Amino acid sequence: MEEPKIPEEKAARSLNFLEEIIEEDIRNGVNEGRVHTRFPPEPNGYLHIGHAKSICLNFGLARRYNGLTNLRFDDTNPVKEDVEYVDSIMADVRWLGFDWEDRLFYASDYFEQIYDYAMVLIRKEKAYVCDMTAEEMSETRGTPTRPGKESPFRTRSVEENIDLFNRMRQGEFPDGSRVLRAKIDMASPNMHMRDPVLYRILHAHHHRTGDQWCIYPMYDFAHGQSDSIEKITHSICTLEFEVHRPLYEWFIREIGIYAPRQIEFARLNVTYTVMSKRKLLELVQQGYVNGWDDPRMPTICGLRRRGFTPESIRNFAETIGVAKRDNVIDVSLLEFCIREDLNRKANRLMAVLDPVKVILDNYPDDQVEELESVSNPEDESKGKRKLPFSKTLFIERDDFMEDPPNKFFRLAPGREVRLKAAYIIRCESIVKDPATGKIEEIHCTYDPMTKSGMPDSNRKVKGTLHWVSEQQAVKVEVRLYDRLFVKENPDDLEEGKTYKDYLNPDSLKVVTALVEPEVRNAKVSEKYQFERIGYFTVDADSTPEKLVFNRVVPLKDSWGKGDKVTG
RNA sequence: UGACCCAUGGUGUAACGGCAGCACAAGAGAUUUUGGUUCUCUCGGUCCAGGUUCGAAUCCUGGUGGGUCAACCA
Repeated sequence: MEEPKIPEEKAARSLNFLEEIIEEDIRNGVNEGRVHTRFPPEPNGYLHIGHAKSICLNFGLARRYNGLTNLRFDDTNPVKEDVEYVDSIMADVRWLGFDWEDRLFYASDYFEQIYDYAMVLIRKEKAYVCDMTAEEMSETRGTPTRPGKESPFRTRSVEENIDLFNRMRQGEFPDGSRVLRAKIDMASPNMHMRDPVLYRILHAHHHRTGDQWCIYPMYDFAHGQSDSIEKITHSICTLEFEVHRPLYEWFIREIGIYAPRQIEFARLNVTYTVMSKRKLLELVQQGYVNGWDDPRMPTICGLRRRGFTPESIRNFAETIGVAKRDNVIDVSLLEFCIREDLNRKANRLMAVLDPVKVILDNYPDDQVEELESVSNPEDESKGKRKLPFSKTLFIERDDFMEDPPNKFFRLAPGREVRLKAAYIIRCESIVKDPATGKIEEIHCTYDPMTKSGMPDSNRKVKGTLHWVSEQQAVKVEVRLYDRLFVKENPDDLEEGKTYKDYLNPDSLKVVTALVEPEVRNAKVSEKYQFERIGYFTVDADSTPEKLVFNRVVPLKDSWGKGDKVTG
């Protein structure tokens, strides 16, 4: 995969608000003009397209301003985290084309340091051990409109707090019996400032620190300090952390350490899908999809398996821009980005998804001709491929109509069409199954003088069809994927419904297609355009006996709307 | 019923007090051995009310609408 690069029009393009802030900081000599970002996922799930936006932002900004980007796992909650997720996240970031070089970090690397920070606060009488239960704490926290009540343990002495906190670490107390809290302001209009929990007791095995700890810092007490430790200059995060910023700044100030600048942006939403980790997990666990990398999932691994390229996703991230207002991106923009990329990269193949037999009555019975067609009209360097042609062919069932409307450019009784890279044929008669009325055979005559390349082949005909020769056609499995939900915003619920009520029952259709023999050279993950149908990629489920193709996206179709395939 | 954030075509995103532009989508046409691609064109927008100013999408005030915040989650 090629390296991501700043678009050439970089200089011409106007700046987004993050770039403006960073450029102003550089101008003002903040951090000596240094730019250092980080991508800080929690390893408790798979990355999705929304994370891709954040990844592209963080790595893209650093690249643009000659800075660095760290990959840091915010692994402060051992009960939810796992190395499985660590591995998949690293693979996804790399696949997207980004490199954190030797700067792979974990918040758990800083546990000792963070513990020391807690001690600093205790000594300054800015933190205390609280023995209230979770319920009591919840009751005394107040509401956004009413102040909370101070904990009776708030006035413990520094000595007692140090002793208790140390004993928490030594494992003397059971889970949930005590916490360390910051002493800030129970009446603050910002709920996060109402003596938030800093440490909780959790006798849990951590994927990296093992059983070394039985107390773990809360995300809020680890995230900002981790950024500080790594000397991050610009901490880019999503909008919901805006209200946490005063708390992070309070910690940094009270502890007295380097202060990164946090900037929040609006998270990505895409039509016809859901983005929350909880819902994605539910779809996987309850079997609505076949795993995290199901090609219908908005996960990075799902998109990869679906056949999206890193370039197309990066370009998507660039195109959607970034701002602070809530947004829902039309999935058609994502589709545009992958078509644009695959149009110039994917070799063409003729594949018939819903075949109907065509017999050329005037073609020699046993003759097989070898024709040629360009592999990719957008890229001559891809050369040509061989195509066998014979008396009995298959075309797409809906490329024929017995009684067509005016604007139908394809085959119909008495009408002529071109067979791509072959001959012009005319429909003479049809044979139907007497019982069902289904068309079984379309009898045509071909014009030998119209072979591709011959002068007569330039004759004007309305339509050009794709086709395969019966004898040489290769059967493959084709998985036709469509949007996972039928509703633009599955979270916009009607009375008594859940987002799962809007699942698209036709999001996957499996058909057997007939493909030209060239398909035998197809390798897993390669992308092809099935001419006149769409872009497809070879799925890892393929075996030497049977290739499996996933439809990435259909071609734009200004004739039929939506799916051409009804099989 | 508090604090904070946000508001530009259908969807995104620009315009930094001086002609509201770009992309996707939608529609029309040209080209085409893919009803693809490419090219041309069209449709369509500053939430409302005041104020400041020669001039406001932009600054101020007040509304309205949307979002976020009350895990020992992140």
